[in-house]
Amino acid sequence: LLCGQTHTVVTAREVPRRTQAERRRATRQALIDAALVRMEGGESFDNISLRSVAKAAGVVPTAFYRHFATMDELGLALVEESFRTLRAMLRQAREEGLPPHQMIRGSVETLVGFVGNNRPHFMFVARGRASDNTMLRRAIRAEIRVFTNELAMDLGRLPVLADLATDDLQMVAALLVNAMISTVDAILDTPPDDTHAIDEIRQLAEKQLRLVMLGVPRWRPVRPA
Amino acid sequence: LLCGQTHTVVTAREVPRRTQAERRRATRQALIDAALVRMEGGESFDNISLRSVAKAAGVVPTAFYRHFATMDELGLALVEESFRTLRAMLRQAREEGLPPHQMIRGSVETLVGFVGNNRPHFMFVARGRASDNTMLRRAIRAEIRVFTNELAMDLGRLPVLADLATDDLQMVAALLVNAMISTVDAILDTPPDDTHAIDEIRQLAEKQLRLVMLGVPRWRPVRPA
DNA sequence: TGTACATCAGTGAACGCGCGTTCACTGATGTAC
DNA sequence: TGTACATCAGTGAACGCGCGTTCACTGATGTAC
Repeated sequence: LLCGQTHTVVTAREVPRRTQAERRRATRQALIDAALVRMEGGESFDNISLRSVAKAAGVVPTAFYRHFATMDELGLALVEESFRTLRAMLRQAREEGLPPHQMIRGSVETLVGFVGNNRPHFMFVARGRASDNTMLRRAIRAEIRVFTNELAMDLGRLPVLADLATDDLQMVAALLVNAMISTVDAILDTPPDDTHAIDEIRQLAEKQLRLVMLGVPRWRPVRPA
Repeated sequence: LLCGQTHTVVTAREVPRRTQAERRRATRQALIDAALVRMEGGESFDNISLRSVAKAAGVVPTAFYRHFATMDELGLALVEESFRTLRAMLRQAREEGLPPHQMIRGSVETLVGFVGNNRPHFMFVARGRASDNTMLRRAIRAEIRVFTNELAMDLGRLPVLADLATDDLQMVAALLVNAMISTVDAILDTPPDDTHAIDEIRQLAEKQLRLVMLGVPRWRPVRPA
């Protein structure tokens, strides 16, 4: 706060030094980001090595262990970050509050937009879903289940679905999530600039969601609650 | 055919020697089977090595090259064999020719049965679908598309779906295939002897298929043909 | 404020391992005469 | 049928490579006085 001093020490301090905690956080994030960049190219988490992640993050392989005990732990960090994005997507779709006849179009639009803007996150989840790393696969599927439950709760607020039993809501949500997942797969397999192909994927998704919703008013549970 | 001879040479011939072609075919199949066994444990094709496959097949690593130029070629052989099983499944469901109200239950039953009896094939396809080996992933997705088209043709023969346009039939088939895929994923993630869990999966699948079919009679294409 | 010590994020050399691929080979099966 | 040569499925040694993990280390940041 006392300005105008000439000590070089003070001048150096004007460019604030990073604290250890800041450096630590920055490196950790660099490792996470490095892994995500590798996802973007279409690789799966299984096939990226600790050494390659460290290299891309600009640290020596052994530095990795200061942040994660194993690659599995890094994987969990990626799961957390990716599903933060997916939850944001759900929130945006919810907050748009479109009327029913525009809701499907709007939701698909939101989905396509999020995939385009967060390719690495979606790539990680799409590939990791069928990973042969049991821990990672379980973690991702558990998060998808949570995501499906949140969607089921949102659906329950819609008039057309208001009188469905809880597990029927979950069943419908799961069906919609399946359609979304295959839509995401299709988008990720398409070059982002092929707007024509993306548009066809969008239309197919809209049709599928519409068809499912058409069945809902006629749905009667096998065992009435 | 002249029996009773004492020459050791003839005795040896009584146990018929394998021709080169027979040995060749046997080794090739041993390599394919070895890879499939590795699938059964839940590993993905990406993560099995040429050396481990050769070892499990009982040949030296270099012998592999007498049959496949790369692991990719072995992968294509697995795709072919796996989808032969899937096509057999579709054929069985078709030939059962159940009346509409039992058809869904019967199809799900057939699916669950096939997955139980052909775990390695389904494991290979389920994991390979999201493989980061582009060639393998493309091959599997192309086969799934063919499978979907076949299903669409079968659906077109059902009265309730008879007047749908071709691409609407494909859309419905894709929706059903999505539900089947997620059903297969769930089964493969469940120990085969957990009959209670399998039963819940079966029931969920039936509900989802029923809901989709409920929507069909109300379906009107956006642009009438 | 200055000094002396502690902490700890990141370094760099080294290890043993399984990998894909090469190469010259062996010996049983196949074929021409 | 018997012989002499060709074919070719499978062998075994060797290679260079990237991997995960260990270890003792360096030097900047943090802290107690």
